[in-house]
Amino acid sequence: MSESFYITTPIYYVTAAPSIGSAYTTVAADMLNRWHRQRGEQTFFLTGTDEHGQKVLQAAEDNGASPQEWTDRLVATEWQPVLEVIDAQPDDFIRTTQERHTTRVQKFWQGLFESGQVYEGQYEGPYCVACEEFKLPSELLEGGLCPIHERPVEQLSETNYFFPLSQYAEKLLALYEENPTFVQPESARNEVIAFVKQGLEDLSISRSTFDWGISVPWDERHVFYVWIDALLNYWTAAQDRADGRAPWPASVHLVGKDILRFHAVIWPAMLMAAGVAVPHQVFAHGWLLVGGQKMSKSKATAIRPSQVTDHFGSDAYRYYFLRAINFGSDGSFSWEHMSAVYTSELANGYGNLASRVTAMVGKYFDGVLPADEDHGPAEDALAAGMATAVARAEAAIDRLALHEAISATTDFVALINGYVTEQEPWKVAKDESARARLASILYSAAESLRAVAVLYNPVMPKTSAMLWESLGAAVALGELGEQRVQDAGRWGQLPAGSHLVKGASLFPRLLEEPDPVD
RNA sequence: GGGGCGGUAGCUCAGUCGGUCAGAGCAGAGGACUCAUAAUCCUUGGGUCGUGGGUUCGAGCCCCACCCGCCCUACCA
Repeated sequence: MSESFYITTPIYYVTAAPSIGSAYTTVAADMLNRWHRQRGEQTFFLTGTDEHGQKVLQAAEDNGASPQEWTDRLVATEWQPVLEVIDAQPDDFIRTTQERHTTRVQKFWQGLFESGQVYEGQYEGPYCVACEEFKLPSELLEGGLCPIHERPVEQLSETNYFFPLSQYAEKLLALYEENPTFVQPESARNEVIAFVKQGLEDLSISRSTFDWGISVPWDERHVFYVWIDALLNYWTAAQDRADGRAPWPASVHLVGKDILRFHAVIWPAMLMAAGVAVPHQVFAHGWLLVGGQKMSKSKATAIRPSQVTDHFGSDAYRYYFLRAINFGSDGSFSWEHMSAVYTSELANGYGNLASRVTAMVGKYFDGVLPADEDHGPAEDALAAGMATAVARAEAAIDRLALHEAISATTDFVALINGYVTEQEPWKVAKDESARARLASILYSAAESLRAVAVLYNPVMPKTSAMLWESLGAAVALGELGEQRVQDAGRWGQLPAGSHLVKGASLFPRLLEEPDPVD
């Protein structure tokens, strides 16, 4: 039986180019997806762009383009290319302007409309005549002035269609109660529960003051409110599987904590209304802080992923963000910290270990991996460490503790380095009578690296492939991607006789470079 | 105002059920070694665990108040 795993990122709002903040979510989803895939599960990883709504319309106008031209351009030149920059491989990329989406959104809501779960009502809110748009109560200046024109706003109402969200409070609370991991981490769950307990208001799902959106099928004067359209992407894309087996419900929706409420409250309520299964989990990760400030697309603090990958490479990029930051909490990014982690853990720790082991197999055994002829207590300890690393990582992945899953392997790398240093193979090599001992030491180090390559593959696919190649592992074991991660801790898989080659450095030491981010 | 989450060594952070919990990594200092990317390994950590009270035989860990930071407070995404 093959488990199935369906993971999503939010669909990104295309008002600007991607920053390391949005790429953070994508990289996390990609790692999880690769991990589950390497467990042999049937996986589906979806990302995409959210292209409707007033802000996009505004951004397009500001840039002298039609909204469709604007989103086409931004998606083609920024949002899709960034996937390659960070080495993410989604199975599908949905755009909310695609017909496959718009028609399904219409169908979904038409169904709710016909079953009496949409009603016509009055939306009332502060409206600025000069702006010709409704304002958010929270954005008004003191005294109820429009923040742009600094003049009083009017209370205006328009006829909209509503979704009776207020009727779902009890059902949602029951959902959170029965399924404690529906919203994670705990802090996010607490916040959502507290919010819903206050009671919910019905949700206006249509707009008639602008037309950049999906038209409401039973009343063409309206377009759907952008969230109502956007959330459905997870469901509409799932209907597209070629084999006709929709991967539903989603296993995990990864979201930033700012959009938690939409995913943990409105989204499941919509699905309940339609009689569609709700997702298994909504997981809210934290912010990337730069200089103690939340990074924002619109501010100068926005760092583009390519600025980082140009220097460190995509593997180090993925490693840094997923290992150095506790997934679920806010985390600080700084160029200095990233440099420190790169040098210490990747270049000096991992990369150097691969170099010294493959170099010694080359030097003492002409590159042919010897057999584990004299296996002793030190090797038993190493093998135990390997099994522990796998068990720790597997357990961490199930809790979405990505940082911990990676740390398990990083700790194992340190253990291997310690093993090699303590066994002193370079000294053992000088004693012709200790040949069997030397063989076991180098075999054990190489075999350990085999597991490291497998465990790091979901995080750092490029260098893991380099290591796999360097270990000559493909000949006997097959492709790296086919190695089952849950089986990686079984000792003795890399066969004696494998041809090891000391390849290029996995993580070359980098020259000091001024911080381009300043 | 209401709600959520944080405030632990120079830096980034762990601390599950209250009792070796005062920790890890990095940085710094000393030493060992030379296979390796001047890498590795070992040794080295007196910081009022935001402040003030309280509960307890005993509290970063529970309770109260206060200070500081971030987020949410609904139709921006």
